[in-house]
Amino acid sequence: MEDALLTKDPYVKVALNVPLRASFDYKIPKALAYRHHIRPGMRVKVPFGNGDRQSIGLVIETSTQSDFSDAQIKPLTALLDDSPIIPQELFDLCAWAARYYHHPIGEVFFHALPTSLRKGESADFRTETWWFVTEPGLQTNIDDLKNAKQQKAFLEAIQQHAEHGLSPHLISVLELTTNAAKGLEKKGLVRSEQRNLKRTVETHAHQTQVPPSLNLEQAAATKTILAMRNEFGVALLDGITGSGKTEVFLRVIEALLQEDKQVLVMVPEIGLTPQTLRRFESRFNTDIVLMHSNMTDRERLDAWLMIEHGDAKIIIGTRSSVFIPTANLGLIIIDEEHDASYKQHEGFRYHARDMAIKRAQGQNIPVLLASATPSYESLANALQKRYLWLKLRQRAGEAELPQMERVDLRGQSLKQGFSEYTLERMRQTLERREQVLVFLNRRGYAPTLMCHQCGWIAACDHCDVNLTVHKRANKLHCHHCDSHKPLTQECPECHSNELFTVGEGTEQVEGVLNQYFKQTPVLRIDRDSTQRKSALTQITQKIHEHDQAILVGTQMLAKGHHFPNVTLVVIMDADVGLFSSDFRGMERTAQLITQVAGRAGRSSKRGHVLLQTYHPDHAAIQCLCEQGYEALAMDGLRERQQLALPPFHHQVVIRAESQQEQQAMGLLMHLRNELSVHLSDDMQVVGPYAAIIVRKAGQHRALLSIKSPQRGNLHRVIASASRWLEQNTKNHKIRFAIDVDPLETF
DNA sequence: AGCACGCCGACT
DNA sequence: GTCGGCGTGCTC
Repeated sequence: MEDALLTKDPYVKVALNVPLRASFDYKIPKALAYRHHIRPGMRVKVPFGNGDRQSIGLVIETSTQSDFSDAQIKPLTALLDDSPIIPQELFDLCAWAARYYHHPIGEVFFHALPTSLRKGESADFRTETWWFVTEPGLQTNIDDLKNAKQQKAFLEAIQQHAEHGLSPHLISVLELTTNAAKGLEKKGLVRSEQRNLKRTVETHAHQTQVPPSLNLEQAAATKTILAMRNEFGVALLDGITGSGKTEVFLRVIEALLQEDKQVLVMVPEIGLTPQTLRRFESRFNTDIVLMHSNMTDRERLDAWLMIEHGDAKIIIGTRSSVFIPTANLGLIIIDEEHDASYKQHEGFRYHARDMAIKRAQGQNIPVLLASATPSYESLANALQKRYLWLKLRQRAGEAELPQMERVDLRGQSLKQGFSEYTLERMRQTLERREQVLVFLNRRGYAPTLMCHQCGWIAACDHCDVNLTVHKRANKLHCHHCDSHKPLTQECPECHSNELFTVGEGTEQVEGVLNQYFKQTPVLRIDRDSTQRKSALTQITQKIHEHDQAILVGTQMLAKGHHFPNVTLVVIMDADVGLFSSDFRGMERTAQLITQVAGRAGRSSKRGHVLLQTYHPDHAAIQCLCEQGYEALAMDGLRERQQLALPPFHHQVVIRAESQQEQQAMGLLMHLRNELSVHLSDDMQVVGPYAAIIVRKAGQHRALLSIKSPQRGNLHRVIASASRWLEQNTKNHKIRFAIDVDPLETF
């Protein structure tokens, strides 16, 4: 009989959703082993910890041995899946990610699952109860059912729907009760059936859009990408705004759909505009599945299953969709690949773009990275010929590139941040019945509230930052920890009532422009003005209704929206990022400015961009205006190489935070000493140093940075660091995080 | 993470 | 006397 055991190994190693860099061993009960073949990627229910607490775990492997004594090992409680819910290639991807990001393996696996599967629910489509009339039911006269009013109504309805039956939806529309159905079922007049529901899918009957013809560059790019489609490879589609990147996507997707392959399209967190979706919808007859944060658990699971079963061909999703299992994936597209929202900023700090590339390598399929402003990382890879570099430098149609002009603010008298020249140019644009876009990456009314008498400044109680004034909400708001207080009229220190604001935010600029341009609608687009669900659609609708309008907004304006009548873009403060303490400051600013500038003049009218600056002769500003983003990026990359910075050196940052002021710093100092024996000469350790905002949400934060030209060495050091940290932070007072390839180093 | 155990203060 | 505060340590 022993041979009949399907799972021969007596032990199983299980990953649990806990922040521990370990797996846990359990015994496989004989009865289970006779019936089921336990394999990696299946879920199990196991006892964990004291008491009778049960947890859901994922099988990593079965094993003949364990480092624990037989007495210590508990038997698993139940097997939850008949087949692995994570296919081999994704299992391998998660295992790799846990090693690469030095993150607990259980948390990585559970991050890859939709919430309902994390909780142990079955990996099946939602079922609905449908009701059908039986042969006797069809023969029955309604009036034979004497007092049963409800049953009469139900039988009458179901007789009329004899062929297709009654769905839950129809039952509620016809105001019938399932109670009546159950009564009739007992009499044998109706029967029920459980039906799988495959919803949340956007189905479209017709292809409505006639594909526009491609220009030479687009056609060449499409051809090149299609030539790569049968093996792993990365292409960087580096196309200026308006060059028609999306059209290239659509052509490539079209070709892959014909081979019955699936395509995963990743977009930044708020990058999924209705415009983009409509464009996909109107182009393809196939099912498009969206994965976004506003879905319920059930909707997510259904979408996940549709994708895993291969029913959904096009998947559009944010960061976490890189973990969705697929039946027949043929390509991954990463739109706006430079966008920082692809990196998770807490917990499991993975970069979805890099994960996508690793995944594609494992599945031997191509990846398409697209951006008008590629990240320096991707540009470096393109320069080193690791990625294929496809440039689109022409605007599709007749549109011309906007002209960039610097506005020297030195010695000028400003009106709430605007120079006289800028206002005059705005006036002229509006007179031509065209629209103006004003970009200011600062929400609220003003960044500072100050007392004229004593110099008091409104500061957050939990963070080392000033509070931002929000006049409309009548609040002082902390943009770092989200706390707020009422806006006071009186100084809490000296009780004078001479409080005044310093600096401008979008809310103030909106008000000022309303006064200057009384005839023109001024529309604000930022997180505050678009909080309500349909607000953004309403605002964009208004923009399209009026020919004359001023749009004021933050970086939300840079993401994907198309405003065809905007011909003038005003960058209020081009100097942010020029003197940033973060080495990525310039890259970020250049991307933002270029993206916002790209909003200007996308139709037949030429666009103009005004950059207000106090440093018109600064090399970076000059380069960006005269030669554009790519030239600036090439300078930036040379500088990064000279200074041994990423992407030429690899970096890992270890963060620590504690309630008590010196604890986080102390921990990292101790760690640095411990690591000193492991460090090789080519490694560069900086810190520990205090974070720029030392105290955030009541936590004091310190960092330790380690760089090396060799990934291997760096990983060995980080592995010992993570072991040491786990051993030495067992009291929950200090928390630590390992950030591999960090985007922020302060 | 989640939970139990344990050692101290302020309650019926 | 004990209820509950959270500091500490453990989970196969």
